[in-house]
Amino acid sequence: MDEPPGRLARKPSWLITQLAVHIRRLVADSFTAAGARGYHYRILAALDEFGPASQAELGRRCRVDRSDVVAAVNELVEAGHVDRTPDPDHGRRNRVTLTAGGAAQLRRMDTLLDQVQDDLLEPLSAEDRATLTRLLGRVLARFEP
Amino acid sequence: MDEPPGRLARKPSWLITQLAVHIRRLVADSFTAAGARGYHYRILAALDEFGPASQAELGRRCRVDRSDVVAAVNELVEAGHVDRTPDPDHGRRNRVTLTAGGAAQLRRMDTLLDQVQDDLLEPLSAEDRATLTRLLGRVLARFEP
DNA sequence: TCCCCAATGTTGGGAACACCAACACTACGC
DNA sequence: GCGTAGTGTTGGTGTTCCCAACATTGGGGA
Repeated sequence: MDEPPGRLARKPSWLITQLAVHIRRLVADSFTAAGARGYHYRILAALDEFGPASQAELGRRCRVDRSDVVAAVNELVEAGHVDRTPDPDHGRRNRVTLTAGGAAQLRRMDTLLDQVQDDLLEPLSAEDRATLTRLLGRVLARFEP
Repeated sequence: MDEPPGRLARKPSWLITQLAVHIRRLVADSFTAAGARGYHYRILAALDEFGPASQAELGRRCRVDRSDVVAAVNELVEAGHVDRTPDPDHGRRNRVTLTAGGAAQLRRMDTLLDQVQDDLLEPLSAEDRATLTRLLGRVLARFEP
């Protein structure tokens, strides 16, 4: 593989965005085998952890735009992983609920995703992995007050 | 800001891809003010560091698909930052050369990008920045043998 | 020498993610 | 009661990354 320009390879922004490209490919390959994509996992995970929620809340929690939540929930309903019902206490709001099939799909995707983490961090020791995770968390926190 | 699911927030893959989103926004905001985008910087940097090159070589060095190099070089030629001439030694190949204006644009973008790095890593000490960069480099190297 | 294969530039298309504007409607606080 | 904020939805955009096909050229092996 040809080497990239040094002024690029040294910048943290390059390292992170390039790494993100490879990660997205790994994750996408795993998920498409399960007939899903990233947005689905985020939404299923939020429903599992916080219980039924409106689409707007899902969007805020998962960092997904309201309009993209619509499409993702459509697909999840289609697959039987989620139910969408009008919120009885609120005329406009929807109530999205995890189904048993959705919980099973979430477990499947979780396994796949854990394999990706191991694959990804393979060159690092357990201590270095923890350090990396901690530092990334501190940098990311700067963007989410 | 609502908190994302914990199973997500703990995964390095999530930290990196989310961080990449914020970084891309920072970089895009800086670059669009200069009338450019990411691909342009990569190509200008490669030309500055390695000298004139074919489009295929630029693509390999900058991790950009051949077909996307075509469009980016078109735009750079349009802006006067780059010259594209047929390679005299090779019928099919092109020879892309950095112009004086392109070198100036590269310096501008370098300044902007350095500001982004500082902005990005602001919460970390100099030592932590070096550690993060080193660990990221080791993980990324796994994907580029 | 001749032929096949690799490389090159180009066109055209697609997927995923992130984002924005507008609309109709509802809930809530002042 | 009324305006404002919140909600779901439609439709569209931009960036990055990736793929397939094509015509053409260069180079290497039979």
